[in-house]
Amino acid sequence: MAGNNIDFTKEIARAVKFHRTKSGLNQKQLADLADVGKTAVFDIEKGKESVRLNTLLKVFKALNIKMKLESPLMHLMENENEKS
Amino acid sequence: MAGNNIDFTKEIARAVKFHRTKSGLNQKQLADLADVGKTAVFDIEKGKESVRLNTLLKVFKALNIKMKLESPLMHLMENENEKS
DNA sequence: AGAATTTTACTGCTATAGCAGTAAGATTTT
DNA sequence: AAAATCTTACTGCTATAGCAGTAAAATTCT
Repeated sequence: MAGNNIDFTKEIARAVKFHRTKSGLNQKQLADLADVGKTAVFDIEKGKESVRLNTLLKVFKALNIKMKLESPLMHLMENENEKS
Repeated sequence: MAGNNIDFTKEIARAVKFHRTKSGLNQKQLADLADVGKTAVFDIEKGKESVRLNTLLKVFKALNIKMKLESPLMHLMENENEKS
């Protein structure tokens, strides 16, 4: 089921709209700033799940939003100084 | 410039590969588990920037990786009980 | 070493993301 | 209320993501 993913894209949608309006931008202005089309901004704010990552990241960058990865074993990843 | 985005997709690539191998899965097994094609897993682990968000999230879900949004004003977003 | 497995890389194909226009609604401003 | 601005929604179009299949490297196992 895609439930979780839908939730996350809805969270993205809310965050983008919130940050955009707080920045005093309309959708077209954000689109130009992020170097994407207005349709992309509109779709993201609609919670479209199939948006491409690079498109989303361009919008995030324009709004100073960062993405972070989290998992139980994530912290183990930094130490890759292993050998046999 | 896409530098930051490339960095982030590389981070994603590393995280996916790390979690997949820690889970004892090969690319095809993860693909089946996540209900995506093997090409998608391969591309993600190559750091492809233009992967679609829903595809990425399916893989993340299979690996128990979560994404989080961060920004200076993010915390203001919860309180939306405003009026004129 | 060879055999088995896994990853990388390519193919042709279908579905769709993203684009610029355009226009209709909705909202805000004067 | 009318005018201006902004958002939503649609169009036709091009580029490409993702698919299964195949095969060649690379890796791992015996």
